[in-house]
Amino acid sequence: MTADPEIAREILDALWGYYGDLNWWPAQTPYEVIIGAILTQNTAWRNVELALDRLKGRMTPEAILSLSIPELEDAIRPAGFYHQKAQYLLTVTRWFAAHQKRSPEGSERSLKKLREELLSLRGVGPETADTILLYALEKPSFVVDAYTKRLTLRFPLLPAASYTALKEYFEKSLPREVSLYNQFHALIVVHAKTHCKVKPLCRGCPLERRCEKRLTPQSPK
DNA sequence: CGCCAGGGCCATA
DNA sequence: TATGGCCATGGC
Repeated sequence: MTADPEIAREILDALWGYYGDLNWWPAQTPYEVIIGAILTQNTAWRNVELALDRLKGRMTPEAILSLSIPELEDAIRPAGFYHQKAQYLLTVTRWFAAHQKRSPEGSERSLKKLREELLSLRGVGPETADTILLYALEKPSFVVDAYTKRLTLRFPLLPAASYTALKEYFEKSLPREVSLYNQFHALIVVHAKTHCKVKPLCRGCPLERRCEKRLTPQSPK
């Protein structure tokens, strides 16, 4: 299926014009991005914030690796799934520490190679990998999440909501730029939280022109 | 109260 | 390859 690339640009332009610049991920350092990316798996960001607060002052690989399992689990408890996530965090943290040591200035491993490495880690699936690549490592890897799927499901002209189909569609339709991917994903998150909710609030929606306003059931993961 | 959130893993067919 | 059960807390 070859969806019209123009639709992606229209959506981006409309959201950009409406919400303005949102170049962002709620974190101070690349490692904090990684922690957030794990903790937010199928979890409301509100709960992630509670966990991040409890980790304040300890958000470095060394500090996290020095904690006992019970200590780590207790700290991240508000984010849910804390047994798994504690293990996932340790796994990714070890990878990140090794990655930093290996490439002090980013001695260019290819994006593809990096993504494969991340996906091989237990606890890192497509969305977490792309989030880490884009927001922590600043590589041009488009992030697809539940918000992206929900929004695009309301546009019948776009690819069916499989992760790779959507990722490839957006990457083929837009210039391969970190700041643009960053911006677009941020806009989608904000838009999905304000207008394009499970029960959509279409009044004043900047995407009215193209949207079919289909009442989509909560996207099947 | 019940529902569900910025996923991923694993077992099964 | 594609479904379905499972993991857990806190806001609404």
